[in-house]
Amino acid sequence: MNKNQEIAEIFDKIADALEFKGEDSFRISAYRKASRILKEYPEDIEDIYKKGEIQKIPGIGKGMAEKIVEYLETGKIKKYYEVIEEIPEGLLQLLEIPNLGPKTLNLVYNKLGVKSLEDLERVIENGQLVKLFGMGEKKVENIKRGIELYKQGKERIPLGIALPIVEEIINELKKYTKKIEPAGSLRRMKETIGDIDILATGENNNEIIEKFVTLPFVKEVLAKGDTKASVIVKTNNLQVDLRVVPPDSFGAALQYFTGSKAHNIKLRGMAKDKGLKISEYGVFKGNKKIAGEKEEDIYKTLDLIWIPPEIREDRGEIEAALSNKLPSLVEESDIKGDLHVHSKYSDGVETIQEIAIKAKTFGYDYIGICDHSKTSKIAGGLDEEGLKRRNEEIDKINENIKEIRILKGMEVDILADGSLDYSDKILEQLDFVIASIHQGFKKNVTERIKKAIENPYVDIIAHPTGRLLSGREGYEVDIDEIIEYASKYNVALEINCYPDRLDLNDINILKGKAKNLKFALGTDAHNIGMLKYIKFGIGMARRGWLTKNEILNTYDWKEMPLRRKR
DNA sequence: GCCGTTTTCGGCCCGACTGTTTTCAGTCG
Repeated sequence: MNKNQEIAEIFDKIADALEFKGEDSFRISAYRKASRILKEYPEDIEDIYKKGEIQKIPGIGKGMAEKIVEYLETGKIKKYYEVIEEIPEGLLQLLEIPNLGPKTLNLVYNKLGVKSLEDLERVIENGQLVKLFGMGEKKVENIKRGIELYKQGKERIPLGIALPIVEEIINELKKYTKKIEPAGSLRRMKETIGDIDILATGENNNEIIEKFVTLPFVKEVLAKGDTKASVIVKTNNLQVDLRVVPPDSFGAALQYFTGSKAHNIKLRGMAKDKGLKISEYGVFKGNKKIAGEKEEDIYKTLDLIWIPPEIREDRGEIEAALSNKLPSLVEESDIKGDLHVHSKYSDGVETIQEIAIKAKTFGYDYIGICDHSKTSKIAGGLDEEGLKRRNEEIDKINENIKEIRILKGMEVDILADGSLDYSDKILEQLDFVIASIHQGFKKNVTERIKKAIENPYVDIIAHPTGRLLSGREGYEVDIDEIIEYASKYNVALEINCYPDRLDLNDINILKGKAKNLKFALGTDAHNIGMLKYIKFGIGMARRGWLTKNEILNTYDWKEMPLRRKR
């Protein structure tokens, strides 16, 4: 964990404590905001500190800057110890229980001495909680359900799992609605999704809501009103919220429910300065509605051009839109080929010919076949002889299929000493080379990747951090150093599109962009059904503000700015 | 706690739903 993360977590804990104490909510949100800024900040806060520019970061003022400096110099923040004094350890963790907020937690602590989850469960069982002023049967019941959800541990799920669920729901509800679209972090293509937000408009609100809460895969209905309903679906215990709005508010609602929260708060502040009010129903001047049907009109009322959902994170996009400096983000139609696909020669399912035929349906000009190299025995890695046979087959297919070019790539293992799995003589015969770590995740990874980057035949480093969203932490690697080094040697870093990887992710892409790094999109497909994962990588690239020129796959093969041309 | 040529003080996004209130507080997003 780097310093940015460490400080962010302390700020979050301070916010929890202040909330528990019932202190000024604006001060609390200042801590939350500072925490978010630090977590997402593309540079190491220590470097900013050395430049003396901490307070230049918007959202970080004098107070926060002092605390950050205090942490960097002493490893502690006094304020933190002040605010958690007298609060029993572990108590604030209970704030994660749904339906149990700071007010109620404070109440049960002060009136009933609840200090832990066990205490809380006890006062529910023995009837003490329900007797407290402001409590009641239903509130207690809700907290009880909250405890159940808390124990199940509701984790964010990968975008790749959430998207099919959303598509299924939308498909079911389509016939009852005029318009229905996903919003929230899913529309922003965030790598993981907490809740799913869906927005609809139609003739009969009640019917839409009713159909929604009675869908066969709904497990539990959490809330149901005239305009909104929340349910838990059977898959992954995911919460899905549906909002139904009038047609002339659809754009405003889409904008509002797409978020992010920080992006919206800033927009609303700007609206206020102009004497306007934004809500999910529209933009209002006094009582008069001046926008609402179309999303871009919401932005127009603030003198902004429409901002793509993927970058609505309050990371400078509003300022960029104001000065007309929004980048023209890469589009799906810019992509001319996939640069990381496995064939039957190693651990892929289909033949090269089959892959080529499928790739054509994506409108690709080329496809990069990258099988595993010999050390990856489990993955059917190819020895020199096998590689030769594969390359000969590619040559043959290229003669027969003219509409798409098959590129001879390989995903070559970086060995324990940083050398590659094939000799330079072998590497030279390939169209391009991807190098990657597949073993020794904790052994000198940074140095090994740097050595691979130094090899003149390496064009791309695959899944540079090795993290898996399903749980694996990733290699022990200094990604900042790799970005710096790759940029220096003109080696591209991969944006691996596989839903469990999405590696590099948005934050690391932003870091790379700042260093003029080049990127390569690769699905890492092991069967042709996975070629569609390219859209997740594009989502990640867009979240990282990338334009097409920064991505190898948008170039014609002959013009592709690979490290060197062969 | 942050921020600012309409403010260095006094603002700070806005609304739905729920349950407990008899006009509103708490939680959530």
